[in-house]
Amino acid sequence: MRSSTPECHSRLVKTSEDLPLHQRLGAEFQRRIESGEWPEGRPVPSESQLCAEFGTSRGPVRQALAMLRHEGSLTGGRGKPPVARRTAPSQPFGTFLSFTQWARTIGREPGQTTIEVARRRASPEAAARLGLVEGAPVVELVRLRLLDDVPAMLERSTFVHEVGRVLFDFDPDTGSVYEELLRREVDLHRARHTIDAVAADTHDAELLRVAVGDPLLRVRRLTTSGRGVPLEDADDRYLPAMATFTIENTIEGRTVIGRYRTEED
Amino acid sequence: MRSSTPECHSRLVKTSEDLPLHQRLGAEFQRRIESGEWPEGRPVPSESQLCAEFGTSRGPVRQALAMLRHEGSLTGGRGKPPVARRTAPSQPFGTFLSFTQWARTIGREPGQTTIEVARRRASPEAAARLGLVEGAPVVELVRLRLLDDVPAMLERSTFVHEVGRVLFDFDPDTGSVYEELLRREVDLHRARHTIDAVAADTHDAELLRVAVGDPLLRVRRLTTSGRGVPLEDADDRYLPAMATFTIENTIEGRTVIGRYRTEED
DNA sequence: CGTCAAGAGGTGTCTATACAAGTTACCGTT
DNA sequence: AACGGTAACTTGTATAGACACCTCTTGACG
Repeated sequence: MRSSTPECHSRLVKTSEDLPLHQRLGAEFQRRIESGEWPEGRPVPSESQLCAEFGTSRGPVRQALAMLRHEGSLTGGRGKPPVARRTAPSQPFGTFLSFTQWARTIGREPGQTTIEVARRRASPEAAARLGLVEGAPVVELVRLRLLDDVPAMLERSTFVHEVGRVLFDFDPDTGSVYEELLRREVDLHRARHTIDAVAADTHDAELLRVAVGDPLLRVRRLTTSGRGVPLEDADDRYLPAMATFTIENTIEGRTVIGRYRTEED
Repeated sequence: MRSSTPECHSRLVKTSEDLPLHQRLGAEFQRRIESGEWPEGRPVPSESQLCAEFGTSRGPVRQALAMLRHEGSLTGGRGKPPVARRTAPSQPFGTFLSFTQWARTIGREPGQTTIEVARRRASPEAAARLGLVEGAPVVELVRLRLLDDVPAMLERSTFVHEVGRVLFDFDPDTGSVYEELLRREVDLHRARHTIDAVAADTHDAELLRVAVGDPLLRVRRLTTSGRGVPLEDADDRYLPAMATFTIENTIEGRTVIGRYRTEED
């Protein structure tokens, strides 16, 4: 037992009480912006006023403001007081990785029809991308993904065997493979999405109900663990009429990404 | 002239003129990581060592390290010294906006053939996106963009008149419109890229030398000023064999975007 | 009435110090 | 030899003060 920290973090209430000061300040400032207490487009209180209000020095206040500025919620500076700006948040990792979570965030009902789930030997291409020797066992999953019962995307995933084997205890028709993997504490940590366009082959065309040769938006995804070990290699083919990807970019370097339902315009 | 800091950082360190100290430090640290002077995976010098080396206090050093940490080039903390990690840098705003700059960063020679540059009245769609009244004057620019003299992308840009008029003093065959606009101090500040796939129409097919109906990777771009005023609405159609977009995403929220030459694999 | 200058107040930057909390290495004990 | 505790070092956090530079307002002057 330590002698110097007898009861500091022994209470139940350490939910937010125990966080560092600048984090508490940052959360409070963010709340004020989102709640409209600090109206959008209007200057927020000056640093010295905030210091006085919370009884701290400038350091934590500036650190909290810097965090919000980096997220794009605050602009301005150098003489003029910072200005609040409510922004479209970048879609979080889960929303971007999971078709199911994505569909729900845009207010659609996700669905899926499993075409195939099989344990087989890695093809040379998949083996190369997953960092396996050719012929190593992998699990392949092919599903047709639906938005409000309409075909939207054809998903071909190849999992390394250690990850994919949990799919045999799981019915991929019932929900999100991604959420199931997280429940099993699979360390999905980073994903690299490569976007291009391909023509539908006969298989794509039949399942997505388009003509052979029609353009599809393809997203190839390599998902890796925290230590960089590849876990999944996927090839998702979207109907362009159903989904688009957006990248928003400013000269200051802030980047916001999103996947959206295609708008009819 | 300061009396307390006579020659501490007057020597070689001020490589880039008059920037604030923490920015110079950050640039120097980044250089050391990229050059391998601080090997990947190995702990970097401690804060106190860096303070001693550059003759500064901990503040600027910590600010510089925080910047690199936010970009993902450094990990670690609290007790254990930070560790360098070489990462694919997020492509800066200019590289992402300018075909010319992008081509150079991937080591290709950019080229262009101007198909049309014309002042005309805004179509209803373009007017809506640019926030203009229908029929307002705009400048349309259509160019075929080349990589190493091979057609790669067909670019259709619509500029608001105030921005587009400078194009009449400028030969769009000679170089980057984007750089020219920056020279004229046009406030290009934010860009929103929407990515999908389309089939080549007869015009696309002829210029890009593909068959009608072949899949193209389309990027629609709305570029706005710092105050949110739309300046340019563009429709770029890439040959999928020539360019792809990537989005890299981690559970911690770090996002890296890039545009790359399609690899043959 | 317009214009320019001074001043007040704001943020950006830097220094110096102090303590808390985590990590590592070493050394003595068992 | 294995174990455990301590000491040294590291980063995280917070305070206080100082000055530079920018912005906006105000007021004096032409």
